[in-house]
Amino acid sequence: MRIGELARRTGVPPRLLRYYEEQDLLAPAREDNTYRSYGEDDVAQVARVAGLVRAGVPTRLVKLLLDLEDAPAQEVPPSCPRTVADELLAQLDDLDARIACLSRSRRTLHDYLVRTEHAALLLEGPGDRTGD
DNA sequence: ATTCTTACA
DNA sequence: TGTAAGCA
Repeated sequence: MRIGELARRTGVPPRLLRYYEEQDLLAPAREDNTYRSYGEDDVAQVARVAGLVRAGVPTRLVKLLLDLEDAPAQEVPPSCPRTVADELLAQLDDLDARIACLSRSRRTLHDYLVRTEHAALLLEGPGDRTGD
């Protein structure tokens, strides 16, 4: 599919889709006419990227995350410079802080809803399961 | 009509 | 990110 269809199916505008590509978050093939050609896999890929970005994860980290997840067969040499490790450690702490903050908010809302007459709604699946 | 690249705000 | 120009 071309960029227009992917944009329609993911809700991510073409402009941003090209930006993701620029950040090496996407690597669509090209048609003879130079138009970008995306595969079905990219729909999920974009959903993941958009989900992470929406969650406030820096695109820099998003790329690392995607690389790691897309290459599980890399059980060879997990190695990196100390400086990189330090930065990753900082990002780990940052994620923990976000999770704690979001978890608290999630629980507040959840507990509130349970007390209302709409508690039954919580038993059903929450809205969109697009990927995040 | 759609997409592409480059570039400015 | 949005928008615009000039192509294919």
